[in-house]
Amino acid sequence: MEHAIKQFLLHHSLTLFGTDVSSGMVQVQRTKKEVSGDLTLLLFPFVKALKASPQELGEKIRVALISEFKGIQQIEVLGGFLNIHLSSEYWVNALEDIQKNPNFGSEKPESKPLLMVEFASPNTNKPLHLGHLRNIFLGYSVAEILKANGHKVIKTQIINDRGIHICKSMLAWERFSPLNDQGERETPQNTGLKGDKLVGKYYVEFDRNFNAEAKSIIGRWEEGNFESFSDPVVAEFKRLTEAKEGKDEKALAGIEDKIKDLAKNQTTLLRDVKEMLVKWEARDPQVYLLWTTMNNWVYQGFDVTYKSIGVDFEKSYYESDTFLLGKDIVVEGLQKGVFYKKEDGSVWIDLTDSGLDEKLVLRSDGTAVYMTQDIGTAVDRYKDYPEMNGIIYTVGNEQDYHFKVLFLILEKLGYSWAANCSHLSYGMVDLPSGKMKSREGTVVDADDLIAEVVEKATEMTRERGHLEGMTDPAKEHLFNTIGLGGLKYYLLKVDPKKRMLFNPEESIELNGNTGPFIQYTHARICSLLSKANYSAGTIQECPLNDEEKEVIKLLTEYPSVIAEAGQTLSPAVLANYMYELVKSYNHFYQTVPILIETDENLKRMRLAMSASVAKVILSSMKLLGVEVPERM
RNA sequence: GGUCCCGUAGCUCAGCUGGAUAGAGCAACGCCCUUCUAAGGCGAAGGUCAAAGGUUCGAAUCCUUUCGGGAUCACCA
Repeated sequence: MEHAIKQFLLHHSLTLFGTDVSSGMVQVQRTKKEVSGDLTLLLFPFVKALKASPQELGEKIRVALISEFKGIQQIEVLGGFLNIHLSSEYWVNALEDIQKNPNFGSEKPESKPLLMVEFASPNTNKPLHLGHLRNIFLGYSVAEILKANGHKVIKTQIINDRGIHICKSMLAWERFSPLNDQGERETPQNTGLKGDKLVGKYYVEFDRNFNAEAKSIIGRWEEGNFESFSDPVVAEFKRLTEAKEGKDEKALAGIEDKIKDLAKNQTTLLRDVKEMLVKWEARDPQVYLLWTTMNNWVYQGFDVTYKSIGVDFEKSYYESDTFLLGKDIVVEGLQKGVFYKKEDGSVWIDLTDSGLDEKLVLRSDGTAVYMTQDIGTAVDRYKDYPEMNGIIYTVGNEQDYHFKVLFLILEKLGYSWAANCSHLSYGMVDLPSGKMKSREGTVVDADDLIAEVVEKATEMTRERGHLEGMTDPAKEHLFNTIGLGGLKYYLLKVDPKKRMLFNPEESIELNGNTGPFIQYTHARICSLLSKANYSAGTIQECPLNDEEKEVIKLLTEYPSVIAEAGQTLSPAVLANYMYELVKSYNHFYQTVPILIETDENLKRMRLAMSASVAKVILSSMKLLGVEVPERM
């Protein structure tokens, strides 16, 4: 209707106003709640351009619209606003359309170009944590939303399975794992630990030993023992030590960090781990076997977590597969003059003409860096899916700069599709105690968190749920649905771009703007419908009260909400819409009788409305990756 | 220091392509289960939209400056 009115005014602008009006001038929006009416046309833009009074203009438009649209019941001009009242008939027809359409809100599947959505993207040296969960839920939901917008979508993850950080866990495991009776080092099998947790443990172990070694080196230096250290290092240490004289606390800390870095660079652990990386890139069989084994432990661990949260991928990319391609492209780019080589053999790109810095793309020892792999991965993906119309990278906003540079490099390399790549940048998750820091042990482990929310849901549902006659597996499933649903909704309802606070208590809350609140409304409607033996059918015209009209109005907005969520890549748009819908339905539910209504037409309409609300809840929660129970 | 993001009720967040009196939830207070699931509803309370200028008929929304918070500027990923 909004669109029709807008088109009508544009087409008849000459006869109405005596001049053409631009499409931007015709602003039709929902009427504010406090004012009576359904749609509002803003008269201000015309007043200004045509130099006529709002009353005069409003009257002209009023007459024209009323005679044109039979769905319009009444129009009043209030100040600079023209408020349009639509008839009950119009709303009842709208409801009937919604009721009849099984895919209400969504575009035709696969009617739009292929998009790739990358999310999760874990490192294989650390277990998943709360930050990953925001990433995963967000990426998954955005993929679903894009599908609902008609796109074909490939969900993918990039597995960060190479690089020096992986070698750290490997080295630490080889060196520090205790041997059992059979002379075996620790494995998931002989410890019962989840694979990702075991590998993560050795990553931490590396760091501990690494720091300890650096500390002992500094200790030796401070005692004046410089045996086996090169002259430049010793000179640098002395220079830094002297620089400490008379500095304030902050500057002092900076210098000590530099000394620490200097010492870290002299550790045998770092030397060995670098050696391991070079061996790995040279496909050394022993190193490769160790790498494959430990990575498989991690994947098995991740799979358990993914399965528990109902997330899957169509395709996974491994950096170990793409970094070589990246290196090749760098060599090519070097020949083309996109990159340049420094004296030490390292390869760089100069982005200063774009207002950025110089960026390293290949180390002096010839090994790949993060950027090298990402170049290779992007190109590899377009090789796999030449028809693809874009890649959406779901990655935290601390990497805004990285992606800016990546897309620019791809463009400079001459890939026209670089313009279609975009970074879905999301904010960090803070804890009430502050930032999550793995080094300080303040990360929230994903598996622990999931277990916790499910446990809480179990407790609450046993207390107040309607579980009579449910089988035990069905109950388990319900507890999972509620716990996970609450967690997903909690993380998704906030604008992705914004940094958010994770409050453990609020995340398992059941009242207010929460997943369970919405799930509950759905369950209640299902109960209502089954009691009424409801089945869809035609609805007779009947008068509508304010509560009913409000709910139907919101229902009609669902398709545009999906479109907006797709455009802005924001599940939060959907979540907030759904909350509004559910709130207004609950208000209706509490004020208006349904089953005991004696007027059959009214009862039918109210049931159809309830069924439509349930349908939209189910559909939009699915787009958030949240299941919705029929009873709870 | 350069670049980017953020600042709305005690707390967590909506609202931001400029439009009518800035909205929710939580917390705290008062009501409503012999009508359908009270994980619900209703009411009252809570605001210098960080501050100051500017643009406009009209600014939480756009521009500038200041203040406050954060990210980033690695031969880490």
